[in-house]
Amino acid sequence: MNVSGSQRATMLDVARLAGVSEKSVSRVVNREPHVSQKLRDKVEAAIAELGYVPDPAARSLAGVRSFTVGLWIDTRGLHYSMKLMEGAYEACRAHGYHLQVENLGSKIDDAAQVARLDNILRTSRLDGVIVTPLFSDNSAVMDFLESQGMPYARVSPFTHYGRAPAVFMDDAAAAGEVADLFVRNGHRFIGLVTGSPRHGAAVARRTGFLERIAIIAPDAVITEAEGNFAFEAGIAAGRQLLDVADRPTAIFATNDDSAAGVMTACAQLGLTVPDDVSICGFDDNLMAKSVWPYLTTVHQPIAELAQQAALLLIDRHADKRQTADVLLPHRLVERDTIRDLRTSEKVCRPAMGDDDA
Amino acid sequence: MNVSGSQRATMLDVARLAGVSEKSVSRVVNREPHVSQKLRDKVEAAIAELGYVPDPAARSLAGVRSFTVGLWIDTRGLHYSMKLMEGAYEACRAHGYHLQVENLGSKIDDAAQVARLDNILRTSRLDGVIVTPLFSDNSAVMDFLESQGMPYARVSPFTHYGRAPAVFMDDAAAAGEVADLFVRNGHRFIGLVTGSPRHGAAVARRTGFLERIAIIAPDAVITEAEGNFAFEAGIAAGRQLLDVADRPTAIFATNDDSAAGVMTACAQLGLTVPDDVSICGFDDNLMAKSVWPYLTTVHQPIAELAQQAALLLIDRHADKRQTADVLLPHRLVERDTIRDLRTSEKVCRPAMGDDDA
DNA sequence: ACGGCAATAGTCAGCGCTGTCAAGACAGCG
DNA sequence: CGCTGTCTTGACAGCGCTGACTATTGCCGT
Repeated sequence: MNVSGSQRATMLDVARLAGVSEKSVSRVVNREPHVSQKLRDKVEAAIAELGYVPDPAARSLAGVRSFTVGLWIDTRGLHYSMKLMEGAYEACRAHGYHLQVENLGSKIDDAAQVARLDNILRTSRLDGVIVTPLFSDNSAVMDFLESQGMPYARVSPFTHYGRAPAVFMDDAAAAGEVADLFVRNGHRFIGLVTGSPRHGAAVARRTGFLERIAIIAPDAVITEAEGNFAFEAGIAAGRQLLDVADRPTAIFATNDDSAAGVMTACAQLGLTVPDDVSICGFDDNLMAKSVWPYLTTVHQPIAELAQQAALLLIDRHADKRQTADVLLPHRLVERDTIRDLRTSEKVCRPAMGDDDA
Repeated sequence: MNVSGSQRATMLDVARLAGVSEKSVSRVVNREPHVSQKLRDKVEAAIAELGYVPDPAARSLAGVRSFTVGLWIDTRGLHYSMKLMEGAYEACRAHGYHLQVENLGSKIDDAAQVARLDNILRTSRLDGVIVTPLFSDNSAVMDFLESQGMPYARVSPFTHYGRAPAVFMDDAAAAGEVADLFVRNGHRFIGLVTGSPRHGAAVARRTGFLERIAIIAPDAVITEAEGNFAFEAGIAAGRQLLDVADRPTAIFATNDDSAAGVMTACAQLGLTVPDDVSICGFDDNLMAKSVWPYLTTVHQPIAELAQQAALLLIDRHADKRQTADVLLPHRLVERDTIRDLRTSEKVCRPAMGDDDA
């Protein structure tokens, strides 16, 4: 492998060194069928000797593929976006693809959004696009992509199933497990901090929780407060739920940020977590371990979702097998914010340093 | 502007419609000199009519430029990385450039790192690279980039000044302002939570703080504890600092995560912020408003740093004027975690809901 | 032994643009 | 009026690769 310097080797250099045609090199590089082992060996040796790497620009100009997939995100969801990027990046890197991230951030009307996307597609060659919340359910975006014949994969969609390959987790089932956890620990007076009803995940989590509770503990009393997934709103929701005479013994905040808000509300009201109030979040993001005690929450496999979505797009070309939806497993991460009412003990491992404060 | 469909227009289409040569279109598109106004008008009209957008792949194949800049980050610093991305992305978008983000994440030895970078450079055409902490001070990385003749800009370097254009803020001066704030509010028993001494910013903040204190309040008593910039370490450092008889009245944690940790330590020890202990962070990241009371901290203009760095790289081609280092302003954001010892009041706006708990 | 067919290898045009070179237009000057 | 120098425009090759096509080989059955 030559160490940079001079000029980078081209396919022609490899072909000459191996004593074959350029096209044969191309075939080996692209793993096309109908290539003899002997020729493949010769070419691969030459490639190794020259340290040859195909030029992406030439590849995308001459061919149909661009070896680039787009990732369309809203960077306002900091942790979420970063995890998506990590996952998509990893899948691309492993397959020699490039990732082109576009921040669709600001909420503008659909027409403007589509004009923006049109511009993105015009200025870049993409093999596919990973569409993430809250665009996963935006039919203007999907219509546009389809009108352009651009392959795309959806991360965590909640509507229009089957419209394009999707990768998701089962929010409702996960929320159901939280219900199980609460009931198992003897909680019957329960608070629920919801997200915006326009947010698919928020709705699924609420519904999944409520339905499960209705089955396993029909006698449970549930009070709801809207939290819109923000820390500050979580504080308000927490106070609303807790600053009453018959306050709940456990609160399910449907994302970690609002759960942290609820914990802050507890602190403000002089309530101890989990002794006075048990709390469960959802997402397992940075916040979950930036509060004390550490938050019991549902781990959402965000990076894996994006990774699978990228793979869906990459595989379209690699082997044209029909790609189906992918359901990824979640995991209830029991940390230190749930108390077992029946034994009067906290559940799971002891909270860090909770016995010497 | 034609609405997609059909084939995307090429430079030849524009040339024919305008009745000029392809090269003339190229000249107009690239704002080359020696083009008559008349010709320019004709071409621009044709471009608008066809909705022509140059093909980036063809452009980089035929020419020297790729209209792509790389951003090398370590995504473990979630908030920081995302802000860098936002800034770099914005600068690129505004100038018709693309951003190619590479996650250099895991800490491996320099040789392996360079091999990795070599691979990145081989597989992508880049006009320049934005190098960010902790790579900004890595001379193996700089040596490599220089050996490849790849232009690069450094974000927040702390050593090797002048080696390549740099964009940074004055960490030491900002830390000095925190010292001013503490002293102005009557604090003389002060705790300092440092970061790793291998982290340039950590060192600059510590030094800047200490030097300023020495000038304005030589009688002040300062206790230090290492916090390595993590929440958990902040808790430990906080306890170490506060769980003593003569505890400090104010603590400067040199980043927000460790400041949040210190706040948690206060809660664990039954101390109230800011009544018992005043706290100041550094960064103004997500944590600063995910704790209660909201954290007084120094706002670091991360997105702007990356934006300027991108601009440095882009301008190199636009107009070849010599590019110099850029110093961006910081801002002390006074929120609710500092108490004024002289008047026995908290400084700044009242903490949210602090009078009805 | 021969046609037929798959597997294998090569030829060549051209993707859409830019760099180089050269030609034409035009002004200034002796 | 011819000559030089500058501005403006165009012709053309080719960046590095792939897609479509053609040529060659080896193997089969009959």
